[in-house]
Amino acid sequence: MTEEQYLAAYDPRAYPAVAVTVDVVALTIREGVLHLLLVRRAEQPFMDYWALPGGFVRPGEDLPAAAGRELAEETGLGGEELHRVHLEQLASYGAPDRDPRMRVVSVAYLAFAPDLPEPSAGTDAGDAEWLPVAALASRRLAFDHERIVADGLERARAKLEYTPLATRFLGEEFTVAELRAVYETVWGHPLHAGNFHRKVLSVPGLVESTGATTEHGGPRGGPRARLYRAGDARLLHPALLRPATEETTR
Amino acid sequence: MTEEQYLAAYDPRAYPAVAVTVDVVALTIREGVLHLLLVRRAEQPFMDYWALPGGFVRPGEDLPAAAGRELAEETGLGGEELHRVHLEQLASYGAPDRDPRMRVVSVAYLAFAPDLPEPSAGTDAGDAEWLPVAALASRRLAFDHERIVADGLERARAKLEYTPLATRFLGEEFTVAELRAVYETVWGHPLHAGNFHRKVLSVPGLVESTGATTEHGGPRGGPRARLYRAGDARLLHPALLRPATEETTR
DNA sequence: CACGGTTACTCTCAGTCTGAGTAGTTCTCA
DNA sequence: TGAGAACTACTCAGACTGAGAGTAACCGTG
Repeated sequence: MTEEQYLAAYDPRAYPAVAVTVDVVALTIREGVLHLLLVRRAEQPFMDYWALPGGFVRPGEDLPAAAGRELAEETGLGGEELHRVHLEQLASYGAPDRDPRMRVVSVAYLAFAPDLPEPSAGTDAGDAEWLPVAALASRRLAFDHERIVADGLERARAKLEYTPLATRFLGEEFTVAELRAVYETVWGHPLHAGNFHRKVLSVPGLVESTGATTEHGGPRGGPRARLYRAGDARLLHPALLRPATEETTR
Repeated sequence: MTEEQYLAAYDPRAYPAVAVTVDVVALTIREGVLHLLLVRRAEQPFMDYWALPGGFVRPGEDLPAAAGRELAEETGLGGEELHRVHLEQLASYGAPDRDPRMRVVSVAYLAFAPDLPEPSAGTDAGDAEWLPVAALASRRLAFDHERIVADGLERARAKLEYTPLATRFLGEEFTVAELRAVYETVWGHPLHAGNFHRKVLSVPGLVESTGATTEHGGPRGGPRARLYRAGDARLLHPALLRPATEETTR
């Protein structure tokens, strides 16, 4: 049998029905606080629970495209604004009982976004909101989304160490202090301003100077800060390591 | 409609047919050379091409279980031997045209194994072999498996830096020199023996002493080496960084 | 048995990186 | 105008790293 004959005779229905979805862990920083995008489910199962934005992958649609589409639907973002959003695959979740309807394998994506506007409710979501991640502890999410969020947050924290993705939470131009605020927000503890400044400028390709400064000092005083834009590095050498994760190593 | 009523009326066939498979990038070290497990396809499509061991996820089967089953089928390993194999999810691949038969989303797993016996051909594979990864360049693999292997190798190299997984390529007890050989083999270049020794013993939880030594010196002389077993650390602090990846950072 | 070659392990030293603190300067707010 | 705050630069001690050398144990050979 040639490959052509084989394909003509092939019956996809012979295999068990599995659905593939994408779910997006979208993170942004609003007013100095790390936020996660959630939608309220308007359908069974888990109706009225908060959940990650996501949905079924369409026929012929690539996985990253599906993730981008779901993100755009919930946030109301157009193609241009999506351009500055970093989207990467996180992991896949396929426990047999994770969805009571049928076997569903979900490919989760992680998104880093600059401060985005208030979300617009999408087609299959009654409501959508940016929730501070600190408020997650008191909220039960649909399906296994709590685990997906936990994995996403850990990935995000780790990625700041060895990639320049922290700049993806900021606009085109930013100050060193703004970049430091991103690290402090995501990692959850303060950093030494002087050492951070030295480190950021010494790592090749992290930032490059624009030559300009802010037009005013900070709201509580201080001189004008120099402006930088993201550099061309994709990996940071040496990395910006977060201090002492001793308990988490065992 | 209650959730129960909803589920009773739910029709899974309403959604497009997608198949979910697992593929395993299984790595081991044989005679000082990094090897990858490949199987020769006995069916269309890509008949007679070499491919990663893998196959369809069975109904009710969890994803890691499917990966372990595929690995066991190809290697002939029993449950006990599989116990020392490290298995972790790598990534998922779901481009619409990656399989000419139908839409297939594959969840790839990465396996680190101590020196395993010659593979035994599985049910749906005509042949199986351990191939030195250096020989991969001259071999075209089925589907998008070349990209999956490349991602797996890069993940493996990175994981040696900040986890104790290098010990998973060795037996229960090993010497520092054997551990160094793992790093040199996976990273592909020699390391400074003295500095490596100092580093391995100074990182908390990487190895712990057994108190014993090898019974003889090396085949070409040298004193008996002290034996160690894997420690209890899951993350290495500080990490064992590989030298100078400067070109790869841009 | 003696010897050269090889290996395991230790030590030293210089260069680099990090954390912590200090200081000068510029700016905002009261 | 003065207090407070922030940006940036500098210093210093400690830790870590790469490179090299040294000691001792062990193998094979003559």
